[in-house]
Amino acid sequence: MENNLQVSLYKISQECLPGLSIECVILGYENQQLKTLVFKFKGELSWSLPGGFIKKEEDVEEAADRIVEERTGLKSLYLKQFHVFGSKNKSYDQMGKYPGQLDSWMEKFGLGENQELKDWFSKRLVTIGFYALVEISEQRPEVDPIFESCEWISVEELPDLFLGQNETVKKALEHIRIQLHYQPVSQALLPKKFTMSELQKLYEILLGKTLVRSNFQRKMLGLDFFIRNEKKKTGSANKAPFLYSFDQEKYQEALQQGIGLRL
Amino acid sequence: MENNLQVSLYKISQECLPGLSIECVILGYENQQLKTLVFKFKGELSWSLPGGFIKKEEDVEEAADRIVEERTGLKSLYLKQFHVFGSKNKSYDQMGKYPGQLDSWMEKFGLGENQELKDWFSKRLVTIGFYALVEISEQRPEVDPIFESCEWISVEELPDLFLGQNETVKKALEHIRIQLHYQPVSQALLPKKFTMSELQKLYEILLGKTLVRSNFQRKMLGLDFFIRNEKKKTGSANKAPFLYSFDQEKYQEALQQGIGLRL
DNA sequence: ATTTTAATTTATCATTTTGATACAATAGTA
DNA sequence: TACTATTGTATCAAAATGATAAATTAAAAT
Repeated sequence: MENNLQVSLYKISQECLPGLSIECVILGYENQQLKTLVFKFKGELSWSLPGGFIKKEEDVEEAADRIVEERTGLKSLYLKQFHVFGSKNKSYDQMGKYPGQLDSWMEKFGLGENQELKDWFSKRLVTIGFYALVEISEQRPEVDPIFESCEWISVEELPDLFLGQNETVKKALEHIRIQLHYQPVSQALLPKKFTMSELQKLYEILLGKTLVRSNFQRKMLGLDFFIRNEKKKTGSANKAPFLYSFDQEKYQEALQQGIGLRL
Repeated sequence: MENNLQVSLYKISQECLPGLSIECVILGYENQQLKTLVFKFKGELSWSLPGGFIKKEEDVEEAADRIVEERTGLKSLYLKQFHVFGSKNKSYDQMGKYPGQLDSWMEKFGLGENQELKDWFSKRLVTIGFYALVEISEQRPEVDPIFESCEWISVEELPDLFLGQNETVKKALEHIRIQLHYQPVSQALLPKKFTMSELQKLYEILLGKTLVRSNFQRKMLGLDFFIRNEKKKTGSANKAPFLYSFDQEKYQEALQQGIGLRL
């Protein structure tokens, strides 16, 4: 295993651009909570966002797609770059809860003497942040061999992440909240069919405030890109809500125009 | 001169992160046109945005400030990063109108044999784009020694820029137009005191559409962060308009909240 | 079968905002 | 003193919004 790791790290150091990394905040919505996908390092207590390096002959956007797929098995996410984290202090060695982490890792995995590898991975990191919104129940993340496990954790309850990635998550959320007012990206977070209540709850969580139900519904349906489907019989003692889906054509058209939502 | 250039390029290759560059779109507003500051290379026909590299021990944001100051003499601009350009094809050698440009340059400046330099500068470039908004009349750009001259050119009439930077400008404008709806950044582009007509004209140019005068004025003044100053006597045969300025305190407060402008 | 419950959908209405237009004010000119 | 061009303000119908109430209806309880 250590040997595999060594090979894989060596390959990265040969094939990828040094000092420039990608971190992905994959957000999902479940049990009325906004969650992000984080990974636990083998034999460590610390958690990390899925991330990686850009190959020398690969567009940055391609790299983000590949990295997410390698780490999580998730394909065709709509990844959007949102910020460059360029602090001079960011590196595997200096940041996070465990300074000097790199050394102990290298030793642990029997890479202690490989100075070339160590040099490559101890460089200062400039990081490009991407985010994606996914519907959790539809996604079955697979765990990359370098990690032990992965978990969807509520953004409110994230532990301290590797490399100061809590800031990455925070910044991604800021971006999404602003974005929401002129490009309602909600489609990505919801199942294909959903009720207005579910949509409203999502907005409330993203915006961090409660909305009046009847007015929310009026505004949303007024946007005129929802299709009303059959009712959803929930099994509870109340009127069954309609299921809605996005009218792709109208939705895309509206996005082009820009949607001025006042919520 | 060639020697100076060689020293300066050598210094860059020693001190800076390889393969990661910054480009700055400095926008100003003059004669009812949105203009951007571009530079002409010594002895070349081609134009370039001010740009440069990030020092190994410098935050990316610091680097942007420094680069703008070195190239233009302009200080304390509010530079905002807006996009990473990560095409695998971007490099001094491969992009733009003049492929193979690097070789001819190196030779021209007597750097032909310096393989180390050549290697450094022929790397693939990932570029972080920044923009700033300035009031042209208040700014006196100075020209960096590596350039021959600089000029404010209307974004509508830009020539082909170095390294495909026309895309950089285009993307910056897209960002600003969206930004304008929730963060009226207009302050930066206008003189301290301005008339409502001037403000309106600026909005019309940024948004690319005409607006109804009376309604525009009503909305703007309704935002409640303008101070009405003395009148501006223009010398023309008509009612003299009031001059307005930003109430800094209220303006900043409003920016924090986020401004939902429907125009 | 009928009533009750709880959530959804639709309706109502006063208030605010918007778009379009008209009108009034005024610095300079003729 | 009247005229011109532009600015500042007012007006008003239409649309959007916020707050609340009423009607609807699956499922459960009686």
